[in-house]
Amino acid sequence: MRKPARLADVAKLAGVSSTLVSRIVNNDPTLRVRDDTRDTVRAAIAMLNYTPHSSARALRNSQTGLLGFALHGVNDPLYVEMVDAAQSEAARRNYSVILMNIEELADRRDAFHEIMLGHRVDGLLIHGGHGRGEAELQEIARDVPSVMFNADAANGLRTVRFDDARAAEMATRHLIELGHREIVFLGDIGATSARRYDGYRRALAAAGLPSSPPVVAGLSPDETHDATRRFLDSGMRATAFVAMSTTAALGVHSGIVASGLRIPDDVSLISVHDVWFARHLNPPLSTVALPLAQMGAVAVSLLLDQISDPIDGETIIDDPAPHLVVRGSTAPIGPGRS
Amino acid sequence: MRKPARLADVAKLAGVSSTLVSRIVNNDPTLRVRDDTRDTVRAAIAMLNYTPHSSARALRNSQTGLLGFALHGVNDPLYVEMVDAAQSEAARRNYSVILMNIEELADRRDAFHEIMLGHRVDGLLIHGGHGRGEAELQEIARDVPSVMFNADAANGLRTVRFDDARAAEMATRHLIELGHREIVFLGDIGATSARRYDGYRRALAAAGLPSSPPVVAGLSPDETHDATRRFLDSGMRATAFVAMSTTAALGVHSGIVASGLRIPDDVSLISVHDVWFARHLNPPLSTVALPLAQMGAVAVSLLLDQISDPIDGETIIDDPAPHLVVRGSTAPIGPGRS
DNA sequence: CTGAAAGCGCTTACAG
DNA sequence: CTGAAAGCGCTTACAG
Repeated sequence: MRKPARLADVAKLAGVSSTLVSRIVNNDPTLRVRDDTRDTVRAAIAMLNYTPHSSARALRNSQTGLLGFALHGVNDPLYVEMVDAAQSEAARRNYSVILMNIEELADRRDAFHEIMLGHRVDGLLIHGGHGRGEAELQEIARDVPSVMFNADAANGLRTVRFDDARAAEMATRHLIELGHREIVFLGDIGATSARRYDGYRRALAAAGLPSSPPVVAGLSPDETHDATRRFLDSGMRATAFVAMSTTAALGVHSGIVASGLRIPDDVSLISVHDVWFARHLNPPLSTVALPLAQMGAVAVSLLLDQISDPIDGETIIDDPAPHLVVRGSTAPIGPGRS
Repeated sequence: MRKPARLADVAKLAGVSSTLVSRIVNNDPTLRVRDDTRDTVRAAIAMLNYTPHSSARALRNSQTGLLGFALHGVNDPLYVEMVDAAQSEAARRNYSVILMNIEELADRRDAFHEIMLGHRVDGLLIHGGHGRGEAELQEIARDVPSVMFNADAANGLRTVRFDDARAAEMATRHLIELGHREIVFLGDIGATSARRYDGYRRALAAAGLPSSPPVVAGLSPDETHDATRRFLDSGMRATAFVAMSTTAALGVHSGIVASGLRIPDDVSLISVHDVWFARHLNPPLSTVALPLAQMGAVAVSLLLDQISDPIDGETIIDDPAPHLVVRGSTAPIGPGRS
């Protein structure tokens, strides 16, 4: 690859100033220029295959065109769906997304500040709501253009979340309508889980039923698998589970099976979220679908607004609205357990 | 956030030149400086919370510290595991990873060249081996520092892949040893699938068994689900399937179940790769594990070498070596089907 | 309608 | 052991 052309090369070839080329390249609306001059410049650009040097632009405009997306480990399909949508929306608006690992960053205490002070990105998408290091994250989020996922609304924070309580309430109500009375909620620590647990309680209360304390199990299938087995093996009674996420539900699913119980004959299972693998489980998983992709796209959009014009507040992603997807993992309470 | 300090601010505060500060910040090994001068500068840096402006550096050094990772849709856990590892390895070496969508880029024919000519990234990780647009990708890969996944070795290309034939051979041999004789391979188009199909054939040939043509089904669970149902409903015989990836296997799994057959009683199933969800299926999925994370990390490492010192060639990721993980989806051929 | 020139913040050959 | 100055490639206020 030979040395790429610079603005000055184009200007020289076209016989005009760099100023003019720059304004043409950037479609400066205030520019009045003769059509044939413009054509000459265009031709020179094409001939030299000119592409603006992004670092030079970034330096001059103090804008990188980069957004940082900080996650607790990328390896959850819930996140992936959001990241994917965020990347697409960003690309549409001529931004790129950099992946950052919250854990790695937390290791070096001031890595986040370095990123911002060093003008590495124009803004940050931060995945919150899962308890760990939440305070530090919020502190950072207040300092820089950012959108924070799943955090509770707070001053100086731009947040985005689902109507978590409603989603969990819908899931729980579905089980109640199937005749279940002993329903257990499985979540983790953090604000998201707390909101969903509230929805679970609300549904039970509306039906005049008692709620159990949440099983705090983490979010990974391996963790929820173990928690489910422990719960079941300890002889505690439940005819149905509400899992706080589809990934969590996967472990509950395998945990129930490993305990020798059948889904849905012995135990029903439903999760909040709906991810691509849910329909492929055996039996397929019932869910309350939440628009994860929308969340990623909206967050990018809010972040871009935020960069030009700082503003805080909470956005609830509610379009499309949560809806129940009934598959094979929920059924009327069986005669053996009623 | 107030305006961040610049190099000149530090120099002024410390009462030295920018040159000196720069060389201290960058740990210039040729620098001889009095200890107390160095301490003064260090103190000034700390006091002003100085962090180098990354765009200015990028412009000056013609290096962005950014690596592009171009994928066919990020939404496959196989990729995610690689991306995750790539991100970590890059971070360890002070690089960041930008996500790029091959499909989106292909839309604008010269988007890739724009990225490279525009110095957006220092190098490219390109996910190949799946047939579509392979020729264009290779053309690009030849032009810029890059590492290409899963492509067949070719002149001017730096490639990285698994020993695909061996992995598929191990999977197939496992089925043969269980007594299966009618074994079908499920793959997609592209070089990766072709190599795995070869391994499948090799195992069958070694046992003196005939091989069937591959079922070409795509890679997503929805696609392989449909292909499996079509295959089974058409009355074609098979007592076992080898799926080219774990994600593909998920759809085969649900397709078999949806056809009313039992795993492993009626049909055994094994996949190449081993991903986090495999152990949570019902029954759990047998696999031949391949080191996906290693692949991501090694690719980054090769790419970084590649940037300073262009070189082509093929690297086979073989550490840890592929190994059989027997779970519940494979069993000796049953009496009903023998 | 068009151009000369300053400056974004850094690094580095060169001079002392 | 330390500094003045040029230059990376761009944009934009200013002048004409």
